[in-house]
Amino acid sequence: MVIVLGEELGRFRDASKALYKFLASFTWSGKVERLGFDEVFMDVSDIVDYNRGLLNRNDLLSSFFQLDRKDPTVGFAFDATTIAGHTCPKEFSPLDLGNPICLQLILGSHLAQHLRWRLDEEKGYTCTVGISTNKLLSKLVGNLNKPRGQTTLLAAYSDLGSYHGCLNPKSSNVTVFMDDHDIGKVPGIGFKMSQKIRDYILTRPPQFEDGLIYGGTKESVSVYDVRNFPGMGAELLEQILGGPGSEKGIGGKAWGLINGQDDTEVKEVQKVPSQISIEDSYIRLVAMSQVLKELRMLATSLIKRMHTDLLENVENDELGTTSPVKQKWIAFPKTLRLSTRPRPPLNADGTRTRTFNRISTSSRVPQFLFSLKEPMETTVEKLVQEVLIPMFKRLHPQASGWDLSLVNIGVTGMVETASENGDGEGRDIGRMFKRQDEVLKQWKVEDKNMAPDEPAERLTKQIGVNGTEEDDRQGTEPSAGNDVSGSVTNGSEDTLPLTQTQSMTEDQVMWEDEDDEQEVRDRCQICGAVMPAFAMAAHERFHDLAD
DNA sequence: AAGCTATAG
DNA sequence: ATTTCTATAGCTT
Repeated sequence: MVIVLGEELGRFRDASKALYKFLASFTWSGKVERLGFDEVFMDVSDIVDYNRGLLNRNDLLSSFFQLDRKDPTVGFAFDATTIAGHTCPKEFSPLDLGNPICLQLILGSHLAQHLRWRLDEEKGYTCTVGISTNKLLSKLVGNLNKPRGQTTLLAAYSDLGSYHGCLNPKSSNVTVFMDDHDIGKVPGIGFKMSQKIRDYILTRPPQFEDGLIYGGTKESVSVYDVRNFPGMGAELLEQILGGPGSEKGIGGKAWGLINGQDDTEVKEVQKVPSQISIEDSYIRLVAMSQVLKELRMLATSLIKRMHTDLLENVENDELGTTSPVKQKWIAFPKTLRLSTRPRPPLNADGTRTRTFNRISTSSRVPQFLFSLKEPMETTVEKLVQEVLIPMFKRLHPQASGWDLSLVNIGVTGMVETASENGDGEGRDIGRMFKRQDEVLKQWKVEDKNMAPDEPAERLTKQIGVNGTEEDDRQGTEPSAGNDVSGSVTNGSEDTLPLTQTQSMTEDQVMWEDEDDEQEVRDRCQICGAVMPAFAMAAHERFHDLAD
């Protein structure tokens, strides 16, 4: 068995983006929201409603779904009297084709089927889809019929409970659907909230007469249990979940989720991420020399990621000249963040309390990070020496005494450059440009006119009232063009060496040693295999077991 | 703006 | 089943 530490997410990320773009190309509204690498929400209300208007009531069986508002020939034929794919519930009374929402769901199911087919045909990927009237329900119903299936949640509308023979809205199909789920499975109710809700429900006296038997006999709490708990509602949930630090109106929000209600919008396509961060975890990280090395690696990865995610080819084909591909930044992050997760000291009894708490500090992103002509190692070294090390010392004033289980660096506060940021109709573009001019002033220095190196400074310093710390730098460096061909590679994880598992000897735990240490390798006495020293213990256990 | 928590894949 | 590496949103200071 080959055990690989670390992973190469570059190709996964690329595939994710390609499929996302493909799906986004089908929407009219641009409302396509990515959730992680392999999920996406699509708001297709406009397409569905347009096609609902196109339906011929007298000939629903041979309907045509138009994918292009302008071109009536682009689309597919379908039967508008049936739902495509699976339904939830499986069995149901005849569909009410006179009901607008019912028709929306029918149309949505056929669009989903078409998209799945196209995705498979053109991109070679299969997927599972959930179709419903909001993000919450579509995500939950999308968990059914995996893999390669699609499920439409029927009667996902509150005022039509009677349609399915349920006069009591408290037992509409949506409620029945929600009731089955564990409280913690509801999207938006995570570990902390479900814990609080469970604690509350389970510590109350058991209600035998309602079939709610708690207090040792039952440990899982379903949506049904919560929803039917005496006095349960937005107010009680506010009491259970509210308090300092928690989201305001959390009670109402949670109550909505429990009842299958979710009015949050599907976000519009995002051209640039709001944050890029790189982190690595460590078994033992106690020496400044190691930190230096890790910061260099993380910084290298971060800059590469900034190049792949924030750089765009600019085609200068005015005269048809095939000049080398130039690149420009489509967004500038304002803030650089360094955060760590210190390993807590041992308890009195020798055990270790595990915490995942992080501490962080941030500062302004230095100009030279956007340089496209300097070799990357130069930029990395400058970043580490002039910015990250000072930040690290701020975060860990103790020269030693820390052991970090994680280090993270990232850039946030993206300011998109003008022209191409997918601005919709509803925005005041003139105002936007003015505002961007304002915000971008600090970066007006161009690459050929790069600001001299500056020491790392706290952001707060630069917004002082007296204005004396205001940046007003003059560029000094000569121009050398912006060509970076070759300097941009994709993926960031592909360069991460496996230094984190090395343990340090006493004299390695020095401060500014420039040790170019080789990985310590050992040869197995039994089979002769060569491996890093840290792997030997596990390897010996392998022989023990094999004998 | 900065630091942190919660949630998610 | 658990841990790692990202990402986003929202609160407090």
